[in-house]
Amino acid sequence: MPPATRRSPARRAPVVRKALADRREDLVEAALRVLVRDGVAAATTRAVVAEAGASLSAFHYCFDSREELLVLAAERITDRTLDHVRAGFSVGGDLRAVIAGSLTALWERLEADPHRELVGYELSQYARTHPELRPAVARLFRHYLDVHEQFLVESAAAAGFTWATPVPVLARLVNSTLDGLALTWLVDHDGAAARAVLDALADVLLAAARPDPS
Amino acid sequence: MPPATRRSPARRAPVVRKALADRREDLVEAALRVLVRDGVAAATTRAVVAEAGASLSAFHYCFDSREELLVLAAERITDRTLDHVRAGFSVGGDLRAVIAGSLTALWERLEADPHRELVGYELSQYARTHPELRPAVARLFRHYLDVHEQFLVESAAAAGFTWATPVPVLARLVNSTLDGLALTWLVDHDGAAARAVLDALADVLLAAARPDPS
DNA sequence: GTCTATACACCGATAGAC
DNA sequence: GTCTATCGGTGTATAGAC
Repeated sequence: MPPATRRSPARRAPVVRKALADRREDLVEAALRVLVRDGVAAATTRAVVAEAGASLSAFHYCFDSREELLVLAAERITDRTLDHVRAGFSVGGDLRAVIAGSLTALWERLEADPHRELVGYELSQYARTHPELRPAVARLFRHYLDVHEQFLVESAAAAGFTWATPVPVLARLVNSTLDGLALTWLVDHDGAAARAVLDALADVLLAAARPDPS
Repeated sequence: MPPATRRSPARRAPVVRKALADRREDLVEAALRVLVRDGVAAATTRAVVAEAGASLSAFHYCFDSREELLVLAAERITDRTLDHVRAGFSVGGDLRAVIAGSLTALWERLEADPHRELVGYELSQYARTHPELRPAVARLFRHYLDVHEQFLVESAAAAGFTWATPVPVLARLVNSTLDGLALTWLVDHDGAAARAVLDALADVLLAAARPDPS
């Protein structure tokens, strides 16, 4: 072996030193990818650091525990939900077209990437045995209801209608039906059946709308 | 130490030798209790045998793997669902009363013991990463839809009505809404909001019914 | 046929060198 | 700030005594 004038450090995988905030960001994003791809149970600290290209000790340098990371991931899902849902709002045409178009857009997003939406359900069940996650999950679910309420109010106003049934009730009906359809679709993958239900739901909503007296 | 004429066997916990079929039955029932009480992730082989008062090796003598036990548990849940749901069917009164009464009965059962129903959802998500469970979960979900279809057909016939919307669509709407409401209720425990949605759902169903021409 | 004991993998988290 | 190495615990599954 040739004598090295300077000790050869036996080059390993190039490890980048990062500021704590950057590292945290990397890990949260990696966690989201693992959560969506493999589920909550598979989102172990080891799996997340592997996804992020970091070391196990880097993880515990950034976070106190795996739960802390999951909370941050849940909050990020909440933050992004608004954009996802609002992007599906259609605005033109009559009320029936607006409602049906928005429900269809939401559903298509869900069918295209079901696991992204299902992570929320999985986290809600995980929270049953991990109370630290409950506030974050509660915010996530509340947020969905808020967004649906907002959609109902805006679409009715734009079309010159008023809701005869309380908007919170309608919002929860829409939210529940979408959740339930998604859950069942994940098992039977019967997209046609789901769309038929959504079409019926659009009729239901339309029946609850009254033209403005103006 | 007094010399024992007959070797003292140093009494341990009394261990009962059981026939294989009995042992399997014990373990399945124990698994169901653990699943409902603590969730799928907590239903480890160790937890199940502790619940059943059996040994770890007894478990692997009865079953090839934990997955095999979970499949049997899922099938037992399916078998029992029929009775649970049918017990909630109300039969007297007009169609509105029958529908609202049945939905309320289903919901009260769910609120009284939410985890029993939620195990099904948990298993469906567990099946995402454990394909062996998919057939059993598919049967479970199909069974729920069948029972709701049956309820719709029977209640309409008893009241002298016909459904203007295809029964499979209505059944999936009812099933999805109940699933979604349960999921959300588990997070926010807002029973009043859930009941308001169920009331609206009863109106929806009633609007889809037409009196028989006879 | 049922037990005790154990193998082996992976988990979250930490210690201490650099 | 990142590393290697390891701890203590728990998971599924098996080997071998009785």
